Amino acid sequence: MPEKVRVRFAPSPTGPLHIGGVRTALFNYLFAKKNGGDFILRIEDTDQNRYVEGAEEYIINSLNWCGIPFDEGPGKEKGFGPYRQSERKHLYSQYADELVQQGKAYYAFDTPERLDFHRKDHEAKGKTFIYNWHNRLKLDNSLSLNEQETQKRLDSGEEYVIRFKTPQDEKLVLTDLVRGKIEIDTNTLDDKVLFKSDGMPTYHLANIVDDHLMEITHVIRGEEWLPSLALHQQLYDAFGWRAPKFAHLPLIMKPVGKGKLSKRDGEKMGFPVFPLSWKDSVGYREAGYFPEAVVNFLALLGWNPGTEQEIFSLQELTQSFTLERVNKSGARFDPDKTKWYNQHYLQEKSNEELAGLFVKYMENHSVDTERSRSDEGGLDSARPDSSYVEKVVSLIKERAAFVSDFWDLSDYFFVAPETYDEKAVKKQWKEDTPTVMTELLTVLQNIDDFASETVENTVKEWIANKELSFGKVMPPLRLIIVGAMKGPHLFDIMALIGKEETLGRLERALEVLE
RNA sequence: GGCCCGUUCGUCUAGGGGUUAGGACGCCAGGUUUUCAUCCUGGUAACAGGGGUUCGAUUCCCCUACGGGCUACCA
Repeated sequence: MPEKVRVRFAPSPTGPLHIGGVRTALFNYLFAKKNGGDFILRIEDTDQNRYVEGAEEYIINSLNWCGIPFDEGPGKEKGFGPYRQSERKHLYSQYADELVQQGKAYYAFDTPERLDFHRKDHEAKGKTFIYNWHNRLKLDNSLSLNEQETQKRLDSGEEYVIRFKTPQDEKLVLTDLVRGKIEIDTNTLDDKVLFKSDGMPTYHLANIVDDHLMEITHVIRGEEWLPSLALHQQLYDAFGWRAPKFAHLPLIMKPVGKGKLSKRDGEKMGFPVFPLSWKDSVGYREAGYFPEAVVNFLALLGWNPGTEQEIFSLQELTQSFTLERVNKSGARFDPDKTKWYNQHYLQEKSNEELAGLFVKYMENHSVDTERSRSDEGGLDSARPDSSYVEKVVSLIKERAAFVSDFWDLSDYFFVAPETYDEKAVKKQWKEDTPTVMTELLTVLQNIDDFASETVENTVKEWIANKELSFGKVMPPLRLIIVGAMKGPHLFDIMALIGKEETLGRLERALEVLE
């Protein structure tokens, strides 16, 4: 029996999770579920300086909102915890020490200031400072110092880091599940710090120790980690551990311009880059996107099923997903397509659910339904009952991409128009229109059953008998009822707002428009 | 600068030694709706360039260009 697939999403709690991180989590989740494995959340908080309050909670809330919950992680202990690296602090030093004892790593005493000087100095000469085989003996470390001196410094409490002693003259052949073979000359690598002077491991050490201890089988992460693959592979080799398989995901790029997607792009172009709101940045949830839509478009960014299917539920994704079909090149983010996905998923929602969301939206935005002329026997003012809203939604939802579009598409169902679109008035309100509308008013008054079809038949009959044209009647009537030349089937609107309201709007228009 | 990864319509992408290079978003046009939107139909538009290999290359190889990432005691 093959070993159980275990993958992890390992974000740093340095701020809100951005959409690229969500996609990485999603691909991990899909891969795990496709292969009957577990999806683990590990919080990589080894850098205390960058820790941001609330970020971890944000990450968890985001994953839950997207519908991609983790099987193991903070609060879901399954024997591999703790799942925060800060709580695993005591684990790491022994591994760093082990490497030093084996001569695969060494103590380095160079101060940050000194290293910074070297870097600046090299830069000024047009060169790059790399801490590795070619200069490590000239620097301040346990390789250049003799044993007694090293021990003396250690004993005196001098600050030090532990660096990996990168093997020399080796050609590494690495395998990435999406990119294939990658060859690296170890002489171009630098001696990365594994253990910091503050007693915490660096990402590199903590990452591979934890992946090993947590029995991670596949590491699926962003392409920005590809340069670290060589180091990580060498670390596994140095410990004598079997390395997991690696897959590096293409990055998500700006919609326009150069570089990867950033928070600024969203602000500039008016689309969210975070799943949930964070401070003054609006999230996908708050912008009215459905999680299904977000998950769907994210999945198709850098992956495709090889068929022409574009609409996928999470379940369908878990069935179709394979790492082999992940793309190699970065994908530009397309806000238009995201919107299209949302429109699609909105259409699939029931009127009942949408009505509920719409009512909530109106409450939150204190939509101005007070204008309603209820005291004149019109609509029932600010709190229309839910079946009424449901009917409204059924008529207008097909032209909306977001629940937040609903109000602008349906305000005339709740309040009578106060003004009439000027251009439309000019075009549709002819000299004889008042006469025609006055007559229509009488016709409508005599209809008892104000159902859409009844009204329509009656009006049509009247038009035919009077030898009027539709063009003389319908456009001005729409203007009166709606206030503009827009909206669903007019008789549906009239039936829904009711006879009294319809007549009221006619009377008022005849006064105002004359 | 160095190292690594990449490059098919504007965007997301399918395809793959011989194809009218397919789909979706966007955009445009027509139809439906005597409104607007939806919807339907159609259209626009791509293999970065140069060398090879080959009967044949967009597909395989090399180079260049361009794009991207990394280059911290950050992840």
